[in-house]
Amino acid sequence: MVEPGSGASALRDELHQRGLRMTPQRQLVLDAVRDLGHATPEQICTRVQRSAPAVNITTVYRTLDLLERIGVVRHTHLGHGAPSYSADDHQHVHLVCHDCGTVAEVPTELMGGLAEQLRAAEGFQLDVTHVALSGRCRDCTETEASR
Amino acid sequence: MVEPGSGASALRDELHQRGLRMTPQRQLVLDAVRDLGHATPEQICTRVQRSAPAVNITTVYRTLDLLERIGVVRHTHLGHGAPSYSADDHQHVHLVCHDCGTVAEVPTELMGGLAEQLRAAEGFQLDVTHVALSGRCRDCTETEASR
DNA sequence: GTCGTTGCAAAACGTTTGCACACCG
DNA sequence: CGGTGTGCAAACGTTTTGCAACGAC
Repeated sequence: MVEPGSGASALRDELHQRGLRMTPQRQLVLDAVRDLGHATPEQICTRVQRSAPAVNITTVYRTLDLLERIGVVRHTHLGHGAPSYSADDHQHVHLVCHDCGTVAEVPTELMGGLAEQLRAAEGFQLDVTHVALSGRCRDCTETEASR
Repeated sequence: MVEPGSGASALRDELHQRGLRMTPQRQLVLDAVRDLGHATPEQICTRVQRSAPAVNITTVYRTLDLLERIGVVRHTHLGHGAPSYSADDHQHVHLVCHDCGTVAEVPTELMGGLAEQLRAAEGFQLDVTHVALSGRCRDCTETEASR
């Protein structure tokens, strides 16, 4: 478990620089995101409510938005359903199996070649972490093949 | 505009082979998907209702599901909001700009190298069309740079 | 004290479900 | 005529909004 409140003054400074305020809720949401690795707003809310039951899910949504704008968290779309939030430094590419739903994580370096191609061919700056790649995982491929 | 009802008997055969029935709604939804290139269920419904106002959005959802199961349409998640449906033969990779929202289409061949790497390294069979890649388009990159 | 932030309730959005009726084969 | 497919209404899960009260600075 990540040390609760670690970087509290860093967050405070980051907020104050932009005329925003430090609140317990903001610290709790950030702690929850770091703790959970990657999680949906709903899961983050549940976690926050373990220590502060009154915190509303609306606040979680608004806080995640804000934390994303100031660059301390990011979110990834894993396909269907709710997006998954994680700390900004927790970067990798997600592989979602559309048969069993498993989510694997691979190093962002794997996308380097593609990113370079897209930049050269289309002038498009790829954000490698925002996408979840979809396909069929090894297990499901083998199961399918043996049928 | 795609010729309305083109491949009507092909669809009929495909359905009958599986014990399913041909209906005007199914033809209209397929025509709409082909016409629109790629569109959300909502947009497809509006298009269908131009010629058949009584068709319900529920039917559009159910029909898109069915057409996808029999392999004549596919859907792509462009990030936020509703998925985008297109004809199965209309395949390419989507690039979504997270600044201006523009969706560009690039040939699937660009993903060949990545698909190969993922197969070799992870045993993961990439479905190149199901994902939309996210990033910043050329226009937004240039605008950003000149600020 | 100011004004950014929160909680609550309600609305918005995209999608699914239950059910009676319609219509394809 | 049997059973699949449809329309309608209502429920659902997720996210956003309006607004009065709260609390950081």
